[in-house]
Amino acid sequence: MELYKENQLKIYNSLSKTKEVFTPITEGRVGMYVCGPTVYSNVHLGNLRTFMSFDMIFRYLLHLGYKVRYVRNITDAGHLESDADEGEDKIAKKARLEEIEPMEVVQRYTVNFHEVTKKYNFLPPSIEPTATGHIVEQIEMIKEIIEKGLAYEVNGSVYFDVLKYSENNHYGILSGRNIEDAIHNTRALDGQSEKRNPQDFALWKKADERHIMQWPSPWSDGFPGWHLECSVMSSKYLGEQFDIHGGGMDLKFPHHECEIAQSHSCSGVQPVNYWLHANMLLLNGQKMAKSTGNNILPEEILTGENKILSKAFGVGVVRFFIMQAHYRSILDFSDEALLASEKGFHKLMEAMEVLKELKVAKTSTFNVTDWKNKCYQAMNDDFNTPILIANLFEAVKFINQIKDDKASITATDLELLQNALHVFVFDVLALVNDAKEQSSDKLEGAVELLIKLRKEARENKDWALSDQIRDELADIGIQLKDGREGTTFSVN
RNA sequence: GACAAGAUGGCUGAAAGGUGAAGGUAACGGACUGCAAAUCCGUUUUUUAUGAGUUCGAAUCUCAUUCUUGUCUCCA
Repeated sequence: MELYKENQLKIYNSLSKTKEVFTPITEGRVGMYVCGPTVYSNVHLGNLRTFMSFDMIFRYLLHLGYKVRYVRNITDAGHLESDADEGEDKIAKKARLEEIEPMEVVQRYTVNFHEVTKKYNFLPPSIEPTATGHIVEQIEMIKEIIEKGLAYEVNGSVYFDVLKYSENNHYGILSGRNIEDAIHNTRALDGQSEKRNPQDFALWKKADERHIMQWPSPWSDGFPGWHLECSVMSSKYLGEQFDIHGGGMDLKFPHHECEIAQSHSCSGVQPVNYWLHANMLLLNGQKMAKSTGNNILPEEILTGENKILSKAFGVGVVRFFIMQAHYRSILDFSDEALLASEKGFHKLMEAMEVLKELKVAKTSTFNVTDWKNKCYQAMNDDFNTPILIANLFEAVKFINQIKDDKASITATDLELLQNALHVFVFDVLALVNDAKEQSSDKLEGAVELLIKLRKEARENKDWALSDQIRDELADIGIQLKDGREGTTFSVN
């Protein structure tokens, strides 16, 4: 029997602002759309946190036995710069500055994005569509919205008529914004804009001659508005109504609000059942953003090449650090916090190694079944990974106690424990034991030899030599650990 | 100015009315050890930004104040 049948998953829905029992439209199947990166620069750690949160959610849904179609787009066109109506396409602007082709920029940063997600042990999405690959569909959707009377053309550009839409629909349903108030406050000032109303947003923008990225359309040679691509691609691959739509908190308004308006205009139904928003990662108390320069790149953490870091950190440490906070909470990034996570992460990984060689007994002094249920309860409660991790450390303590003969476990329980830990640590949280990967048979042989030499030195009470071996190994990141059964080592 | 989220111990971060406020990290003491580290045991904030209120009972609900973050708008 599939696990989802015995686990009642609850998800916090941004639309209703409450935790709701998750019931997919089609039993056993989940359609999930997540707003992907805009590929005009390298993804920073803040971007990565959002995608990592949804990677974890994707993984847990898969673990529960759902067949998931996970669509995460690549925005490679149409992202209007800032909030300025006369803004140019972000991709095109970067291209002009660097004097290269727009698609070259797109290619470079798409490759970078894929490299980073691979390094950080992300599962690839089922479909990764691009905006430029769906210009035809976007034009079709604009036509449809115009036909419904909810968009209008001015000088070759097409705008969504928010006022008209809100006559019969609730614009602001997701973000909690009140459109009447907004219009009231801004009615006095009109002028240079060609829009009927300041709240209207572009579906199609006419491009000027210097604008490199442009496509023909019935209205002008131009490019699509940013919000349109997600409406088009989600409905194309997941249908007019689908289960989960995710993205960063900062996309709630206007992006997701506009998306709902566009999709709803065409289909007449609410496009998404569960809206999920991952919270921001803060650096120096500020949102990380490429536009302000307040950011750190995922690659820089792995090499330590950033002024706020005291050293390099592994992929597993970063994932662990991020998973220690709930995805809906703001998370503060700092060197100190990462150092603390590293210690905890190594402790967990050590226990995973110890787990492989535990001796079994006739009785268990720990209720493994109860413990496992607690882990599932944590995940079923809106993917509460911090609680899950707290539970994992309960198991770590137990494992170490067994090693010290202060606790015992039966063969059946041991298997249960091993399987459950493997699922949560490696399948769901997708932690990577970096240290273990750095180690090799040859290294192991060499260190074992040094351990043997040190043992002889200690037997001869040659403390100087034994400490030299220990300390110099420690300097290069190999830690010796003297236990009752002899000396073992770990690579940090 | 509007809307939204939040303010928890040295750091990080859970817990959404019910006895001792999770977990990681840090610090201190003990066991172990030649000494450390690792591991195990114990201790550390009488307390949840501040001030009121509701309640038999609040970190959790209400109000006010201060501050932080995000988004929008306006101005430039």
